[in-house]
Amino acid sequence: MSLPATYLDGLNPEQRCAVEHGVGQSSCPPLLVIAGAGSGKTNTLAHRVAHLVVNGADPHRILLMTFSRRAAAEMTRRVERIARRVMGDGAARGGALSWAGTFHGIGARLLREHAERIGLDPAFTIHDREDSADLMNLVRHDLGFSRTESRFPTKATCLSIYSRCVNAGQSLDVVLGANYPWCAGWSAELKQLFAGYVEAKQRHNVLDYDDLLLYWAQTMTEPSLAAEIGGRFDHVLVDEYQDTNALQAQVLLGLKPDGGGLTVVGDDAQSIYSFRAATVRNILDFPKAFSPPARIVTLDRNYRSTQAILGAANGVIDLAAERFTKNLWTDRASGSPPQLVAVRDEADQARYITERVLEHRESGTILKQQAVLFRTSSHSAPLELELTRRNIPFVKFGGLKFLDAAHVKDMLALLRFVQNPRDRVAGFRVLLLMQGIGPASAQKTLDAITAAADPLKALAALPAPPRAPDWRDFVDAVGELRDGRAGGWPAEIERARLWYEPHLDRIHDDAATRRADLVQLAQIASGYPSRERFLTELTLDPPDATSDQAGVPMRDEDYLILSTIHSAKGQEWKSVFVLNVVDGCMPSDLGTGTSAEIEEERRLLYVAMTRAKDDLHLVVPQRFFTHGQNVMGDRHVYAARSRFIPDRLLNLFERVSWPRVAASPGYPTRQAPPIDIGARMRGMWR
DNA sequence: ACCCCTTCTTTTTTT
DNA sequence: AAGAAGGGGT
Repeated sequence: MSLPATYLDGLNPEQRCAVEHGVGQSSCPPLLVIAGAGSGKTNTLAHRVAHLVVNGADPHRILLMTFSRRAAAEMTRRVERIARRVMGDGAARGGALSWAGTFHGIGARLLREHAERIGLDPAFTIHDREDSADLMNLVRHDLGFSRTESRFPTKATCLSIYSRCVNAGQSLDVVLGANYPWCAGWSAELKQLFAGYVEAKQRHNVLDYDDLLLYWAQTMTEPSLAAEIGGRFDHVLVDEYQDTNALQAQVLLGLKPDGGGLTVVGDDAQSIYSFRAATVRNILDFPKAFSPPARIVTLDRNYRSTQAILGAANGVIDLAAERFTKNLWTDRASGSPPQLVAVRDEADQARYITERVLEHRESGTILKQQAVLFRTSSHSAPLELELTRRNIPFVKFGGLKFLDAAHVKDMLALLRFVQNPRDRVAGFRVLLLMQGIGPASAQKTLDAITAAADPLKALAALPAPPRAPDWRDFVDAVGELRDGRAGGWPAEIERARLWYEPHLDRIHDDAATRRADLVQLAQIASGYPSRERFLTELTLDPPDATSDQAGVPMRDEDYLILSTIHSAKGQEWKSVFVLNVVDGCMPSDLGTGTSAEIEEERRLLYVAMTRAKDDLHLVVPQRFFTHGQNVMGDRHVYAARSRFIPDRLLNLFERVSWPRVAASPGYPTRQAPPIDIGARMRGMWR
């Protein structure tokens, strides 16, 4: 070893293996790290990167791909801290990682750099899921599929099918058969639709999420480009590899065909993104993709949870149909067993949690160290009500995004239209904001300008549409934004607001509250160096916490965490509450078709449970509301405890009912009757 | 062009 | 409960 590496002393032998693998050797063979929940994975990966840098690797030639932008930022911070501690400030200054981000983010950056060489206009804009669905809808309409006799799949369904084909690298018919059997009859039309969709994207100079991977993967099939791009990096490290899909694996192998310098980290027991075509095969097949096969290091010591919590989580995952990794172990004290709490309904569930959360805060656990996790974003609604009523601040991760609000999208559409006038979805949206302009004149306007070499110049020359009094204002605003008279970035966002606000006032009754969001948008905008970077990065990495309360809590304020289980990946809290541990929610009713889907739901519960350090509550409401139509029209449903916690696991939990009812013989129990006939009778006439 | 109404369908998780 | 599509009136 070239340097005395005391900073590695805190690692256990397996972690140290993972950190030191190949470092200091002339070539670095591929490495797979199987890292169980709470096994110090992030710390190990950060130390590995730092160790590479300390031993002479150029940090600008290290590519680090994580699942979310937040994870990338956290990793970068940690690497820098370790490097600074070892090498001192001076050495660490040039030591910042410059290539850390998500697959999609890195893809966007590389594609923009190489745009001309792969026949792409570098001014391309990126469609988020909703924009993509809108474009899909446009094409669907053009092809006449919105007026078929039996109903054609919705835009969202069409997009999901398309996306799965692309990400899984499977043919349409295979995907339809396996994942969308009810759409199988539309195979020929869908093929036509997707062809039209791809052409439309190219005409409009836009890429969707999938294109960022697809174009990248395609670029890597051209040997000279593959060598050039792969040659930019000495080391490529991928986190959460169990949640990558076939297309991402293809990109990775394109970068480093012989595996040299490749490290992937993941845990097959935490694979929860197969709905996005992620496949656990990636991680399982990784070692034998190379010869000699990749080295495997397994981290199975858990540093996070008490023995009792870990035991229960192991119990749950032990029942999985197939397991690849060993059970986790810990030498933390046993602690009290996780609680399995029976409550009457969702309102009691909310009250129970509120009460416990406050109790914990009284005894010294700040709110930020407590989290409530749920399967579906809407499950937290009753809890949000209760928290608001009792004045407990919270921040919610997952679900509705700031960017989904209509007025925010309007503003972004204007900026995107200026950036890329051929972006039809953006242009359409902006034009429709004006009085007197409907789909017909919007269509005509866009047709007229996209043919021109300089579309925005052509726009100014266009005669105003017949009944559009605000046309001149629009042309002026676009002109000023385009040629910099609006003051460049970020000043121009003020100019955009100036144009938009009168329309906002006219369209929305609650314009005042919406205007506050625009102020916040301007705030966010000021953090980016250019319009292009702002639009790109906001699309790839939307601010993910929303709080529909008055204002997002200040960063230094204390607040409770509410999160979907998916968004909770990689995080930990002192106490964790899991909502609706009930059949129908976990597993979700919707995803219980195939056994693979059920297995994924099981892993989801496992992920939720392993987030807890000291204290875990699984709450089981005995009845809950089902939204929408149920066959009989019943408004609520009597729920059974999740099938993932069968009777034989009950000894791993402490069972409680809440509120505690004094045992009073002779009185009817407060338990709900097994069947509510009255409700059904009423339901018959609704 | 645009608003308002009815009817029918779909319904999760996210880069 | 929300979204998509169509109809009818201004």
